[in-house]
Amino acid sequence: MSDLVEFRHLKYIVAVAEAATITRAAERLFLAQPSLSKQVKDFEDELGFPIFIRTRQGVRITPPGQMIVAYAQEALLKRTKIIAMARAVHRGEVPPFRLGFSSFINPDLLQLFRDAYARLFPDCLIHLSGGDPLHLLHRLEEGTLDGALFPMPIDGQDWVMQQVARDPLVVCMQKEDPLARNAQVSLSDLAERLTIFRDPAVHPSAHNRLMEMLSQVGIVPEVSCSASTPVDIQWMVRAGYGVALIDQRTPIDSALTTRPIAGIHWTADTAFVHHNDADHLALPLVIRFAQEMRKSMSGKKPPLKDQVRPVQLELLA
Amino acid sequence: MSDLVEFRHLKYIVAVAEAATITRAAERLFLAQPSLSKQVKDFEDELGFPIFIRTRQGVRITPPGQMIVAYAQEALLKRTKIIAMARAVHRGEVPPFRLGFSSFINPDLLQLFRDAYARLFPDCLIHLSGGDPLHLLHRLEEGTLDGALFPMPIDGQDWVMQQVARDPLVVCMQKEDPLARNAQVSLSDLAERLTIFRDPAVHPSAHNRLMEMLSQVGIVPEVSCSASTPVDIQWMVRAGYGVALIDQRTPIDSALTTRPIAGIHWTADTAFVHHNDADHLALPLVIRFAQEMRKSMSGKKPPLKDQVRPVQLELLA
DNA sequence: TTCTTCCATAGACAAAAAGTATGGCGGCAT
DNA sequence: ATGCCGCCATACTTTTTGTCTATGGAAGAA
Repeated sequence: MSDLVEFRHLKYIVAVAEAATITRAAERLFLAQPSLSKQVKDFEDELGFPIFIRTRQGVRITPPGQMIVAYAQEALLKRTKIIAMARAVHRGEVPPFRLGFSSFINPDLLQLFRDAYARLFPDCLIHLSGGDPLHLLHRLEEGTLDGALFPMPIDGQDWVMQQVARDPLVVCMQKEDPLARNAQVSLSDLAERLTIFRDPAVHPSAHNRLMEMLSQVGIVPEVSCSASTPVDIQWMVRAGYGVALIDQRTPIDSALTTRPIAGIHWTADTAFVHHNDADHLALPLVIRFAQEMRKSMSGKKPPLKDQVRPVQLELLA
Repeated sequence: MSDLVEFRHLKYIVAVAEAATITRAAERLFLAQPSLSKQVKDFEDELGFPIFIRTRQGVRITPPGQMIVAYAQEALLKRTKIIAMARAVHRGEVPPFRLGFSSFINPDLLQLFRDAYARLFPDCLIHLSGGDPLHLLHRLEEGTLDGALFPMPIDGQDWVMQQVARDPLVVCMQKEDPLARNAQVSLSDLAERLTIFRDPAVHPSAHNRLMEMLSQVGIVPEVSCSASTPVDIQWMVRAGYGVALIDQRTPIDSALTTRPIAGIHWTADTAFVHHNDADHLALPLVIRFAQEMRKSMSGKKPPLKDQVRPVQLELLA
């Protein structure tokens, strides 16, 4: 099919497209004009359509030819780039990727990220730093982190972000809680019992958004307890201070359980974020991997049923 | 540099990586084993590092080799894909791209999109449909649109979206308005005069978001006038009904002017959206183009860098 | 040991890329 | 006009290189 198309051909047509005549392109490539003519012609024969229209003054590009030339430019750049990166990996010149993460993100996600990184950059290290989003953003800004995973939304214009996960937001309660008898929690029950929150100072924009969502369904909760990690939140739930909203895929304490909210489909969204000016060698591939994560995530929508998954993640290997 | 690396090499190393022995890979490729051995070796010499470690049982891949193999697989797929697309363009088999857009998006953006499409798919048509986001989303869902441009945030889980623009939100007023005498509008002045809004029914999530941002700075506006297009909004401003918030890059009536809000950096964000299941031939390239748009946008960001953090319209509601 | 299964090397051959020579065709200046 | 120049195509030769066959070595299995 297209097995006769080689990088050589791509290089040639890019040169021809730039030089606008085959003769001049041949000079630029240190090639005899008939050699180049033939290569271009062979390429066109293989494709099944002309890339260039020959005129007396030189060549003019055809519409599908334009697509091919654009592709060729990109493919050539990418080839040299990947090879340079692989050489750097071989020489052990890839600095550790410094990844920040909020303790509120799903640990599976962090694991997924690490696995993918190990696959893309074998034998290259990841340095993990936990922390609250405001602090992590600051570190991204000052360049002491290369990227971070944390809950959306994220304020600011200097960030490039890529959503990588979306999980239902569910109510976390004691297993013996009367609410746990039903498959779902009603809004009115939630309104009455919801008292435990993530510390607003830890991630103000996410807190505000949650408050907004609650107020839209007529709940103006009393924020009587706030915690800076999911573990602390669960401790408070266990200690009987009330119920809390958590990401469905948070690993939870064995004495606790979760229930969805009736008629509501709120979600906890996670993004991979890096600074506009960040330039870690691995970043381009990491970003593309984050896009894959988003795609695979949107493919399999989580079924809205609660499950207890007491998984403990080993943070540093 | 890497000019000796050809698609042939990529194909070979992918086969070797899959077969785990050079001998079996050679069979699969209908090639003699020494031929394949030599090609792999030549490739490795060119790269400067081994892709495979030879053992008696076959070959094992090296860390940088893994990167190269992963790249090779992708590059080979992409080559055939692009060629197939270009052939389709040549045969005139590309159906028109049905693009929806909200009248509230910046017209430059639509033009940019159309220009890019014309560049990527020369001689291929775009069918444009204006409308309100709820209606456009419905059409995306039923498959009568291939993609759409409209203001964020966007509700729902079935969408793939890509932010493509971010512009400051400014106050639109008559040129003779007393507020126009100052370079900026104070929040208290805004609170008093802001009465004209986009019709909430046109894009409820965006309206709610705006209301939330306003309430965060202590403004609970009276929505006395609503309009379904920027033109109608400007007509109301001109007719003296009050002031309105608009995208800074909206083309405005000659009798009107705009002013930023003091200490506030709200933005109007635009996204390119398509359905999870959409599969227009051009979509992959269009999506990549949308990513470019985002990058170029974040490159020339407005030079605002003071104490008040700009509020981002969240990526996903 | 002996057989098998890998991979590497060497030399012959064939395919294909690059080079040289030449011709046609249409502008352009004389 | 007419002759010159620039551009591309074709025909044929040379050089490069990809592929083949034959063969050897090394390590695990019988």
